[in-house]
Amino acid sequence: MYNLSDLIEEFILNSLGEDEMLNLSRNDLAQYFKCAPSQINYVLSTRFNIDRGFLTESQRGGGGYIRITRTKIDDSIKDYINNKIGDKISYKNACFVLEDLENKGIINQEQAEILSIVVSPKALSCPLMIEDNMRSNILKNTLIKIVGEV
Amino acid sequence: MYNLSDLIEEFILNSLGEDEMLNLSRNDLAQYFKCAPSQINYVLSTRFNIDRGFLTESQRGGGGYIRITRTKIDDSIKDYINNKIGDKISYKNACFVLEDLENKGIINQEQAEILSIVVSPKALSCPLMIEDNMRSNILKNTLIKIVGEV
DNA sequence: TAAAATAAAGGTCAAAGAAAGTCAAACATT
DNA sequence: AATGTTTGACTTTCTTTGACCTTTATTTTA
Repeated sequence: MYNLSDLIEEFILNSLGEDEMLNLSRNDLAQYFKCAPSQINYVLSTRFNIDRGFLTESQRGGGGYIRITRTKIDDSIKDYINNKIGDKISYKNACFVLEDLENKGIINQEQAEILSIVVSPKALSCPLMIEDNMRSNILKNTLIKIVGEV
Repeated sequence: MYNLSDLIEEFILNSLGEDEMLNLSRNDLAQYFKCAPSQINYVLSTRFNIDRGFLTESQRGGGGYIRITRTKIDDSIKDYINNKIGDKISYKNACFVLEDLENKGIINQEQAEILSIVVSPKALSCPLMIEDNMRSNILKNTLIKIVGEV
């Protein structure tokens, strides 16, 4: 007993095959499955999200599309990153984390370097109240994305 | 899954090649692509604008033309960056600026890629009110540090 | 030959069209 | 009851088209 979302998921996975990337039209797909276009968005957000190792981009207007890309996200690394960086993190600790990830070969030297500049108080230049929080968000999101890009 | 504007953009980029400058006729181009002449203006303003590192000039009347020129960095890189990124910048324009800087060899591909992730709405995840402002600060500060000019 | 008319560009702007996104309510399953 | 799915009305973004405008060059005319 499959529901529609599962069927659509399967269809997309099949279309993707072994490929890295797939372009599709939301309207066409919705028409094919005789469902509301927004159902496609539901499938994308529940099945093709970053947690499941996918990335989606899109373009509106004439010639619009939805693009699904596979990312290679290793759960253990992701957990590691999330655990090391809490909801807030100081500049110093951020640098330690970056150094650690570099030593472990998870990111390269250049990546560590740029990110340490990005999360410096000077670059962030935001109210102290939210600085550690901003830093954490930027670092986590960026790291997870660049680690997943193979 | 095509869009005319992208095709025209590609055609122009091809015609430009590695050159600094290209002259073309709006009417001829429109005829070639079987579209309204104003479509060419649309392509120019969305794809060959300052953010993307181009300048367009034109002349009306008999023998009129449209001239597309790659912008050059005449003063300092720092000024160039500061001028291109105002107090606020949208994610899209930020990506264009990064692409331009990469094309001009000021930053490398990896730097462009990481920074485009850093300034994405997801990574910044801050109130919409201040998002464009945050983005501008982070981008300018980081870029200026990276290019290392005094 | 200078002014006037005409032709040959390119510019502007707004409306129509073509996607995709959002969000909440209704419905279904567990 | 809580969670997951489906639907549809409304929104936003991007592209395409066309009618009308302005500028410049060339030709014609007084």
